[in-house]
Amino acid sequence: MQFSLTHKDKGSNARCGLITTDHGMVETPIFMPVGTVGSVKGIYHRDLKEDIDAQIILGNTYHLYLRPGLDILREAGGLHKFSSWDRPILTDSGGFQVFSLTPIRKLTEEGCMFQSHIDGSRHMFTPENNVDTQRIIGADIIMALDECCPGDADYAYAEKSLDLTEKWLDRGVKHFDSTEPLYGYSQTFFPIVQGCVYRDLRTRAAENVARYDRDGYAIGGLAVGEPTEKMYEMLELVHTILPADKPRYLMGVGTPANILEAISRGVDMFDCVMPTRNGRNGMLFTWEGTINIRNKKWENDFSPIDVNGTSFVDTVYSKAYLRHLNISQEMLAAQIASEHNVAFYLDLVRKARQHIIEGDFASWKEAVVSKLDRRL
RNA sequence: GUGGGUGUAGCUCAGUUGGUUAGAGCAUCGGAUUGUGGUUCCGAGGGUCGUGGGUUCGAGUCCCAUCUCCCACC
Repeated sequence: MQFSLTHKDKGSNARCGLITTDHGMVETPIFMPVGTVGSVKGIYHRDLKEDIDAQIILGNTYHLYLRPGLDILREAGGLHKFSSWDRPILTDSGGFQVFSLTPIRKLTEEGCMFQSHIDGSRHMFTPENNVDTQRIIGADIIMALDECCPGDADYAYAEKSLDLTEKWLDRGVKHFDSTEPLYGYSQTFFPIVQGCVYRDLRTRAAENVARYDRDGYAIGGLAVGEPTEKMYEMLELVHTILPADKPRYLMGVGTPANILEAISRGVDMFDCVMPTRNGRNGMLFTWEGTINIRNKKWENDFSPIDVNGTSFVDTVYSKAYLRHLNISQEMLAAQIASEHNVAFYLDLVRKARQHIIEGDFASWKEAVVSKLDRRL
């Protein structure tokens, strides 16, 4: 994987770049739709490419390991072939899922033990077998196994957690560098900066990951319960340490406003479940603010979903019809809302790139960001 | 016609030997959701307890009448 910076904004730390992988190029800043089990829920690949123009999507090691399992993925020739997605894929290691959705888990120096949410069976991720698993999935970008420390953790816990993440990182890097890709194209490995909201821990974590000289670096453990201002503060701090010529990936973030604020602080890559999950629950993101399509006021609003939207669904379907579908729990409601929202998120970063290239990103961001959080 | 049962929120129902402001689930209406379990969580509105009498300090609860619907029998 290569990364080249192409443009820098004049009034902020925002920048544009180009990631090159064996599955094609990715323009940054970029939003990566989340495709947990190998699909961006409710959206055809055709639409993802032609209507939305997603340049890279996420897969999830935890979910794919449990279903369909490694044997099937290996036999299929990796997730790209299995799912017929020929653009880049990044896989999350599953550290976050172990933290967020298995009540029974045990972290030890060796790795993390967890129980499947599907059948309760017990499993163990180690830094080594987790790399092997992502090799088998065939991700273009492999993430380190880490512990996602809660945003409200006390210092002692955060420090202990970072100790573990750093030990796991060292083993993960070594294992990655001593193994080969399975399917004939190259893979790369991103470390993750943890350290919760503590400046000295984040500093230590950023300095530590930078020593490994990788193709890119992720920032994790943010937007997990800490105040938003703390998240921005941590980004500013970490960016003074991470190499400026490598992409920076802010994991799991966030709202459209979060994304623009993070871009202005130098983040290049994002992923978030919001456009799809919130879409399934009736929330639409627009340049004028968010819409809860379930609200009664849309009942007889026959105007298009979003006159400023870039997706075909925005003008084909009306708000009243989408509300009806949502209230009726029709799966088409989830599909339309997801398609609109993912298209909006990609339009958001596309416009951000344009304004960085034109050099007026900072003033543009100030003008639009206050509208994004409004509720219509 | 006779006997039995039933009637409480929009729907399905719970309500102790009669005792504060009659509850739940679903539905409705709002809100939340940040490295996805097609979720989950939080809040709100909504009832002259079929109707009319009676007993009682006090009735959704007991008594009488009446109406509704269901079942059985003639």
